[in-house]
Amino acid sequence: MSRFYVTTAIPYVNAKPHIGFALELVQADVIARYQQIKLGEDNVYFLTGADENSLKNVQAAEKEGKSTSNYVAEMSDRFRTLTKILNISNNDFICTTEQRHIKGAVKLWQTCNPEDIYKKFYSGLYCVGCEQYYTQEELVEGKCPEHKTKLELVTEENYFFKLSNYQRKLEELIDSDQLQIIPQSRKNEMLAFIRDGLEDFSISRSRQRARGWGVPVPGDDSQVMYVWFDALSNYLNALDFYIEGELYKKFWVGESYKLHVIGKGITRFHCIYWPAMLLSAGLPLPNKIFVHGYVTVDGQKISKSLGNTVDPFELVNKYGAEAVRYYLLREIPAYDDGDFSEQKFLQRYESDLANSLGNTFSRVTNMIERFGQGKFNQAENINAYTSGTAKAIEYHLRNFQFDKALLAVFNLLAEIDVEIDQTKPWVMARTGQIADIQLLLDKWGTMLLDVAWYLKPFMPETAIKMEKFLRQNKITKSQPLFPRLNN
RNA sequence: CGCGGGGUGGAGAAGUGGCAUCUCGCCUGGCUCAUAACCAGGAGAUCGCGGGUUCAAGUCCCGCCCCCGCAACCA
Repeated sequence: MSRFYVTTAIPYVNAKPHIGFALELVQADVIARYQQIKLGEDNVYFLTGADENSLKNVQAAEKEGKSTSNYVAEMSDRFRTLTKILNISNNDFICTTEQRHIKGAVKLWQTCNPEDIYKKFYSGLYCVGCEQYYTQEELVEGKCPEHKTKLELVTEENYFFKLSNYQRKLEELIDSDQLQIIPQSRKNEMLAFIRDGLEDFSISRSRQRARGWGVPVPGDDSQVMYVWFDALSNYLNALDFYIEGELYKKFWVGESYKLHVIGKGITRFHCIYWPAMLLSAGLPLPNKIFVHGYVTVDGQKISKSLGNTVDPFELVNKYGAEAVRYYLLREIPAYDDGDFSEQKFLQRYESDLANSLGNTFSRVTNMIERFGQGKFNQAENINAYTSGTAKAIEYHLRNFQFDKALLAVFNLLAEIDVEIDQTKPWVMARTGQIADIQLLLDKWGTMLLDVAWYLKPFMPETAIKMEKFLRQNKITKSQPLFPRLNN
């Protein structure tokens, strides 16, 4: 593996970004930064973006009394700003109303095996209020669960994709991990879904039902693409798929490891529909799909009606990007839902960032100033004291267990604290054991440089701050890295 | 009988037959280099419930209760 392509999902922009998408950005960013260090920045491409074509966006714009195009541009910008304030290292941010995307989506449609796309009448129970079809099971007393109105039986001719052609192939790819799905529980879920029998799915809507918003089907202006068909192709389109540009050659068809980071709600689209579309078009598949859970707030699902949404902008303003990144990575488990609460956040901040990391850094730099004349000698062997940590991080990141990787780093800080307590340099100073103290300072200084190095993908600003400080000619006691919050 | 995952001190988790572990919080003591930080010790768990196998069960088997995903054209 010499090149690495990592993507987040592109959220539809019918509302402000919430803490859940911040989680996905931060997780993908750690992977991207880790690979940037390993492979070099030129060999990593990190994409995120926004889905502007969803019908939900049209409905949201209407509610706000704005034109759809103005509305989505404005909302996409907020998502773009979120990547900035969280210090996300993405190379690109794609919006699905851009020409490169539209042309790419059309090209993918045209590249699919023509036998896989066919026209068929679809009829279903349609709610005018929701502008969507419901299945019989979703109804409440035979009525729309949202509007409690009776549904109309609507029939429409759409294009369909012959997913059934790929049932066996998909099962084999997923079962054998050629298309690896992490965690295992999601993989099992997808295999069960496939084995249950795949039905063809519709990949277009009438222009009228789509309100004229979306990517027109090539050669048929009466239809626009089903939003998922065009949305998924963003992963190709950002690489200039429509002209098969350099990036496309380098990061999709070339020898490149391709990873999608997604939330659990869209597993099927990424693990089944998307690979099937690529198979039909004869294009390479992604290697790996990591499915994370959702962020709950105070133990409850995020919901607008409950009013418990957490605004990542406010959080970053108040506590800084580094602390928010740390919380999301450390507190939210890799494979399940995790909880956000202000109380837990403050607790993490105090115990991990202020006490463990910040305080240990302060006490060591202070001792270097006091007992070592502001100097320490870095060990010549890389990872002289921490080789196990590097391996642990590598292992945990391969499985996206960011919490465990961080725990491995923080264990080093505990090691330093214990050794300081055992050796008591301030006592040694009284008995004039200056040379012995220096050896300890050399070790601890080296270990803190290692900690900084390991933290780079997780908390890049903090890592740089620590490094700069430790590489001064004459080290003085540092200002707190993470000051206490109250009093 | 749709498919799958889970229930372990106050919270979150680890633990595939052999002394119940880790992180946070709580209590006590110690230390004074440090951001009231740090170190040591401690309290706190009938391992969802009932039965079974075994010298030995959180772990294996059977039954029950509860929670959470998925269950196809909203994204």
